[in-house]
Amino acid sequence: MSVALTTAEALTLWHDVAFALVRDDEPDLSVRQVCILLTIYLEAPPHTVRDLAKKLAVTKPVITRALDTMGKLELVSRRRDDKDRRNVLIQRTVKGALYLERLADTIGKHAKSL
Amino acid sequence: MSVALTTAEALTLWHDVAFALVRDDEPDLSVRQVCILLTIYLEAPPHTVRDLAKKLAVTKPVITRALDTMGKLELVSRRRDDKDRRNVLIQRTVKGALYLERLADTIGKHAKSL
DNA sequence: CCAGACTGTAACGGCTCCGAAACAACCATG
DNA sequence: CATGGTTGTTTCGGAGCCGTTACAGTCTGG
Repeated sequence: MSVALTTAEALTLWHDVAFALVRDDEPDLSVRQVCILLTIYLEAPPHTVRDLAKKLAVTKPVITRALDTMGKLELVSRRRDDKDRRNVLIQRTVKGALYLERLADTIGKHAKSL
Repeated sequence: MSVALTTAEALTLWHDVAFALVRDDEPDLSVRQVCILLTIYLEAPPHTVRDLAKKLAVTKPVITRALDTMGKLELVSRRRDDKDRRNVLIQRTVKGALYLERLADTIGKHAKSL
C-alpha cells in the first residue's frame, strides 16, 4: 500500500494524533519511548537492551530507563536469558498490545477522516 | 481524501516517523510542544496564550514555557497586542514553517512507502 | 581457573517539564 | 479614578529524561 499525503494533510494527521495523546489520561510517553515500544512490538523477538540501543542509536541506559518506566506501566516486561544470563530479554504484555492497538485506532481514525 | 490503514501500517508509520525524529539533530520537542506548534500553523490567527491553553486543555504556564523554548529555537515569535496590551499574539516564523515542512515531508515519505 | 570482554544497571549532574499558586501589567465598568 | 476582572508570566517544589561514567554479574578462551 502507498499513501500520498499533501503537506497540510500530513500535518493535520500528526496534530490530531498528538492532540489525542495529550488529552489522553495515560501518562505521556516521550517520542523515544514510543519508538522503543513500537520496535519491540513490530520487530521479531528476541529483543535485548543492546540490540535496541543499537537500532535506535541511543545509549544503553536510555533503554534501561525506558524499560523501567514502561515496565511500571506494564507495557513491557523483562526476563533474564537462561542461555546467557548476561542478557535480558524484553517481552510484550497484554497491556502493551492494547495500548498500541488503541494508538493504531487513533491514527487510523484520523487518517480516514482527512 | 480518506486513507484506510491497517493496524500494522498505522504503527509502522508512527514508528518510522518517531524514529526519524529521534535520530534527527534537532532538539526533541515534546508531544505537547509539537501539538502547540501545529495548532499555531494550522489554525487561523490570531493566537493567544489563553486560546491555546483552552484548545489543548492545558494550563497557561504550559503554553508560556513551550513558547519560551520554541521561541529560543526561533520556531515561533511573540508580540504584544497593541489593541489590548494584556494579550500576547503568537506568530509564525520562517524557521518554524521550514521545520513543519520537513516534518510533513518525513511523514509523507513514510506514508508513501507503506 | 582466571583475566579480559561482554552484558545490563546504578549513580551523578544537568537540563526540561509539569501543576498550583502568587504575581505584575493592563483594561473596563461604575 | 478606583476596583475588580482580565491577561500573561514567574516562582516553587517535585518529577522525569538524558549522557557520561563507573559498577556488578556473567561468559569464555587460553
